[in-house]
Amino acid sequence: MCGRYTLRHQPKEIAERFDADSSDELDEVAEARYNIAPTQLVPIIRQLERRELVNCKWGLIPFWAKDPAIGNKLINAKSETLAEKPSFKHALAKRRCLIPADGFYEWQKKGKAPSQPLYIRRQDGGLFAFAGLWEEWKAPDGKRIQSFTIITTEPNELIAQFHHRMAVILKPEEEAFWLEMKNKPADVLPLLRPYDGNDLEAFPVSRAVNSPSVNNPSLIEPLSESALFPDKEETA
DNA sequence: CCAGACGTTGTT
DNA sequence: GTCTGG
DNA sequence: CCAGACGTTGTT
DNA sequence: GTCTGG
Repeated sequence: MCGRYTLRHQPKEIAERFDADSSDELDEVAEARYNIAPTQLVPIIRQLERRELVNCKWGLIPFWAKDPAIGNKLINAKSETLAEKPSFKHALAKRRCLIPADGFYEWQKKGKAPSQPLYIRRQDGGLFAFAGLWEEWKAPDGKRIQSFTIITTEPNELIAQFHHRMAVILKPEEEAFWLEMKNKPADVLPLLRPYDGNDLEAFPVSRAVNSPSVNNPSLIEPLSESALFPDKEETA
């Protein structure tokens, strides 16, 4: 699944890549993120009148929730069932979004031993988008919280080597269709499938990433003597 | 009808 | 063991 | 996802 | 808000 990811690109680069409007406020905060964890504010792409980059809290709080803490549990939405779940149904129809990322982490269980974190990214290090849903929750005092969740599916060949779920990565040519709310849930659900591109790579990294408070470039350095997991055989 | 839940992952 | 917080 | 707390009373 | 369970 996806419980941590990275976003090293600048907001302006992200807005340009996804053809979205940004804001001065967002552009000012431009520190690279090597360890994005649930509950944190991160920029996402949504499309109302305009396509825009906005900060949003990771962990979807349904608009009807009494206690916003429910968002801590809704960091992922299972693609196979989200169309029937009360927590996601409304968002699937009205509030689909893209979550820009340039890599993510998975933890490989090793029996009793501590799990080994791995970093997965495009071989070119470029931006991509997870498929997601967002919501707006209104607190009793009127304060509004915008939050999101990342959709998961079965793993592709690469991820299956060490995990049995993965986040949905959309192909660039699918992004506009996902964001267009005129498209019905039944029409967009087929996009929620394992990533079938062959441009990802995965490798073990330091367990320093385990602690959500750590954020530095060393988190995505391959462990020395560690093996790479290419998606396909080397292409020369 | 009303009351109460509303989720995923992983592990056993 | 289970829940909350980042 | 992992890390860290998990409680009450009373006092500062 | 909407679904499930009693």
